[in-house]
Amino acid sequence: MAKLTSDLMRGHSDTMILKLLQEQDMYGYEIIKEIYKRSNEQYELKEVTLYASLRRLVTEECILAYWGDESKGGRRKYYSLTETGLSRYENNHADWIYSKSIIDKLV
Amino acid sequence: MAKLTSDLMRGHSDTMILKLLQEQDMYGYEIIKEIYKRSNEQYELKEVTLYASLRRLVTEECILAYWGDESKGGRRKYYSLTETGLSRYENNHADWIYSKSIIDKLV
DNA sequence: CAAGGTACTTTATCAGATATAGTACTTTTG
DNA sequence: CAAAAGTACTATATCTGATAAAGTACCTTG
Repeated sequence: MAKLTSDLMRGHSDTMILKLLQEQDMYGYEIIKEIYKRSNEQYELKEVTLYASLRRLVTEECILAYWGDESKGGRRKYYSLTETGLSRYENNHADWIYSKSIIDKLV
Repeated sequence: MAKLTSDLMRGHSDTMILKLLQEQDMYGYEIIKEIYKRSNEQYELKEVTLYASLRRLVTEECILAYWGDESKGGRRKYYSLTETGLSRYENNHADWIYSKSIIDKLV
């Protein structure tokens, strides 16, 4: 049974997040759920991994964080894409296409 | 310019090595050269990464190591594939195909 | 009210990678 | 012949995106 090892999935969380935020702003937990859904329930980005990635992307000004204005329920931290983030996504995506072609030659 | 980041290439060194050893026994440095060649000089597996990977594969009985019997030149450590190694390759390759399809959905 | 779910955060640890440096031998160059 | 460069392998230290475990705060359900 083939599996998604953390080594093979490593380095992709930023790109996955940036991809989703191109469509609309999302809060953290929602990002996890959407990734799980889009992978046909095959891949679950861990919460710690997600929030670490979000924190790093904020630091690098690829995304902006802001608290939702919910009056009920827990507060949700939303994230939105920046121009820097869009560029980062494009670079990361190009890197993936390129890496994939090289790996395919070698494995 | 797209590049091969270590995070994206991570987790593939074992599989690359096992692939090559299916064709014939090779010594360490030769493996590096062959990978460099087969990637059209796009990817160079670092020596420290290679030997760490080889050591790990030997420990896991995926390959066997033996010294060449050169009478001239430095001694060369050769590696040969085992049945366990062949299975490992097949599992790793299946993991790659599977991972690739999921990543393609998400990035 | 307790259990479970949602949502976010903190700390500690892991392991495949890199950086740096080393040893030993041969070949090439001046 | 010596120095430089190349080939071949090994050792130690560090990095960092990941995971494990645990935490806080609020809502919903039984």
